[in-house]
Amino acid sequence: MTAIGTRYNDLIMQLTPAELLVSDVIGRLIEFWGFKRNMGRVWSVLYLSTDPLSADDLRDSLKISSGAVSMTLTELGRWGVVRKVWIQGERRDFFSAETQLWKMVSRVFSERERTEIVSAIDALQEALQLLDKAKDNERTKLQRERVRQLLDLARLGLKLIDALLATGKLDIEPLARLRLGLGDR
Amino acid sequence: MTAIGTRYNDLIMQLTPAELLVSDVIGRLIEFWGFKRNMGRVWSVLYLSTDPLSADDLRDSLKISSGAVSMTLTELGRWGVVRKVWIQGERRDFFSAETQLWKMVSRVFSERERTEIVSAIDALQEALQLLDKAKDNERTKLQRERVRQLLDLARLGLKLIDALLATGKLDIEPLARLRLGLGDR
DNA sequence: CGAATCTTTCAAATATTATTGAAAGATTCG
DNA sequence: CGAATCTTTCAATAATATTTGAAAGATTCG
Repeated sequence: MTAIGTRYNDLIMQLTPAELLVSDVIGRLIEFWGFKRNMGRVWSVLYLSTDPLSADDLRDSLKISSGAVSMTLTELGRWGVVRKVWIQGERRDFFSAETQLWKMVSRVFSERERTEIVSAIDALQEALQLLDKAKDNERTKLQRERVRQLLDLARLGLKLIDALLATGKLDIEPLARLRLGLGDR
Repeated sequence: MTAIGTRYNDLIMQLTPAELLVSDVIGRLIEFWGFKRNMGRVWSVLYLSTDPLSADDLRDSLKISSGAVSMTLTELGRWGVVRKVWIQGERRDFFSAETQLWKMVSRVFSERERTEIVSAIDALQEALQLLDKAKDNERTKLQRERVRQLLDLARLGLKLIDALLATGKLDIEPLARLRLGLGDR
């Protein structure tokens, strides 16, 4: 006999159709977002579980190797989206998912996307300096203008990210508070 | 003798340090954004060129195969960020880059990111329906709530994208008009 | 302590994605 | 038309990324 959608000792865990669907969707979305699909799938299963799960539960339910489970959990832990949970009387480790979605998303934005764009801005500024030193012909002039446009876009992206992140700095339910608008000028 | 940073007939084109730097940065950024690095590099070289360039120019300056150039240009064409240019008296095709950055970025947002999130929303709604039909125990209740949270986030993402896209619908320089704020409620 | 159980690591195997270059297909020119 | 030139396609190759599973390393229990 098998346990469907929940864990019982010594029984092989199976996912319900809903769990299967969600872990699949989130896996795909997370892959689209530049992470590994399994990260999304493992997190999803934990996120939908009433109780913390063991590495074996995850291996069985997602049908991936124990090595993959271990590596995926480590990576998820580094992003702070999965934590190890102590269960008394249990020898093995159990894991549960972070459930504050905004916390998770904003961390990626601040640690990954933001970093990426800042480094692009730096490099574009460097390029602009090269162009300032270059012979002052038509081509150089055009290139200065074009690189400036790129810089403007990159800086706008940075602003956007920072505005997004700022919404979460203060209050409890940042998702509800976000507002996007058009300036007058 | 070689032409540096510009094209002359029958001369092998070389990139200037600034061009090299920019095509590298943009290549990386575009790869981070889920496209192929060469797409970013090819577009960059065109974007910084005073005149349209031929496939050979791109092959030589970026040191990639002619096949890669052709495929990359086709793909860039599909995204509307590079266009074929007719040059009189020239037998081969020439290409130039779209320079309206917002136009390019918003197209990707509307055709790729938006689609992706809409399909995720659909699937999550489907999952919610499965859960509505499921036995009404604690686990099911928890999962309904969790999936609802995911849906809220996905819908917020969609709103954000749409707000972003709306800034560009009307006016000329959407980049300057974008404004992000916090709601009172 | 030593056996049992669990976790992590990592080299090898797979799978996926990107790139090349030559052949086939177009187009232009004389 | 037919040669010359240019472009595209695509099978083969190379480069990356992911996954496995067994061995090594920890930890817990009696």
